[in-house]
Amino acid sequence: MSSFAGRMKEYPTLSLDRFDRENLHSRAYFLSHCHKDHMKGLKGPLLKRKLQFSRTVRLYCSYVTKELLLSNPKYAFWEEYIVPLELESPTQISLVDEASGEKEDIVVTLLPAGHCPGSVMFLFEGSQGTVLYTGDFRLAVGDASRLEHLHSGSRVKDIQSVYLDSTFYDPRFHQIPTREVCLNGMLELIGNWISQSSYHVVWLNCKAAYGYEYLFTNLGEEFNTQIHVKNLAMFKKMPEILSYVTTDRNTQIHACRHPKDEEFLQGNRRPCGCTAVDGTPLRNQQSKPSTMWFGERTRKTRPEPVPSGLFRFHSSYSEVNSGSDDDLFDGLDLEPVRKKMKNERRRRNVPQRRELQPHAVCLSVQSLLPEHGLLFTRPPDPSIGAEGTVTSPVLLLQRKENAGPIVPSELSESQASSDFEVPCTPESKAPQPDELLHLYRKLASGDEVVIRKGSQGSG
DNA sequence: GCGATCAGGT
DNA sequence: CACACCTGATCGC
Repeated sequence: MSSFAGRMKEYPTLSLDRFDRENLHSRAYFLSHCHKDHMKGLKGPLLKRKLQFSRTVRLYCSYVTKELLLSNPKYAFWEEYIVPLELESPTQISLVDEASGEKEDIVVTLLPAGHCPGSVMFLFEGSQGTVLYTGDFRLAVGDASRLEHLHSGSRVKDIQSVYLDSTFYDPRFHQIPTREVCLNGMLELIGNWISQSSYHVVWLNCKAAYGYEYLFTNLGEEFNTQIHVKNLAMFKKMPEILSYVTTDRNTQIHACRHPKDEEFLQGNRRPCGCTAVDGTPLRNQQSKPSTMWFGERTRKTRPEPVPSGLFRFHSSYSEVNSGSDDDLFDGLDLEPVRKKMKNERRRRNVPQRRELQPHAVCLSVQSLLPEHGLLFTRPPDPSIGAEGTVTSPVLLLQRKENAGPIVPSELSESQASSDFEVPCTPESKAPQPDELLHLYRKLASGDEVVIRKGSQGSG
């Protein structure tokens, strides 16, 4: 677990996705997407005051993110300080120290991140080199190779550092079904239910504010219906989403929230509380797309105890069960496990709760070859020592099936680019730092290393 | 009274 | 375990 405090070592006068503490002094702000854990400090009175006295400090984000942000009155004061930028359109920004007048120019390019509406990655190019901040991202294999701005001619730009979303920097997440697989599973499960009668209702119990729109539009299209949501304000300028959502509660698919939603559902009512017009009890089914991009457990793939006493959740389609999930853990007493995990965390002094902040690790990159999925890193950089950072040389790579044995001393970029694929493409997310070090050591010692796609082991 | 933090929840 | 939140109690100002 690592976190990102908001600034990059190459360009410490700008802040990304963090707006508190030291970030209050920054010359420019960048918001990758509109999730609360990336907005810490964004509505702070201190920052608001600073803006009122500044003529140069601005917040840069995508047009969609601007819309979503300003749809919340708490952030309305940002209106005059936001500069929305088009995707894949390099823009020069002047970073000005308003006290001294000192100025530094930088070029920023927004790249689509595929995480939620408006989400972007930021590519910065300036005097301290080229760096990429990914924010949260969800790209399919090969997407990166199609991002023109990561390339220069036929080559990949020399990227100094990648500030990589480390949410899935954990081997537990090496199996993540594709977005398409998740969607098809949802379509099938929901279609089977709501086609039974008009009293069959599905509740999409969504947790995040944004990120499910892809699901809504596809469900709406497939079943020729609209999805009930709490309000539409944030989508008012997004007709392609707006046409698939509604505040009319008389629909079979709901993604609304209500303080008593769970209670209503038990009572055969819709999560928003309304009943069938003729009083017939509704047949409710609940789906928790906890984040549909990594799937989750179902009845069939319920958690299995593993020797460590912890649980593994197999990736799969969204959990769907009738009304309640009380029976989800049939036959398994989870309480001792929870206690054990809690004690373990306390013993190791791990916070009980994750702090509200973006997760990112800084990877120093020698060259990034997305067309082959190869990421080389630089030798250790003593200036990087924060928790969770990779402090030793690391190779993130995966051999192609027909490639010959690895001879680390002879490992050239050209050989590598033809022989390897990266195991930590965004689709499968990244392996753990420990694992990378292990892999590197094996390579450095001359051992042959074979990693199978989708696997985290080596040997 | 207000925000930040913490403890609980989904 | 995780995601991305939410509610409510408590603390500091």
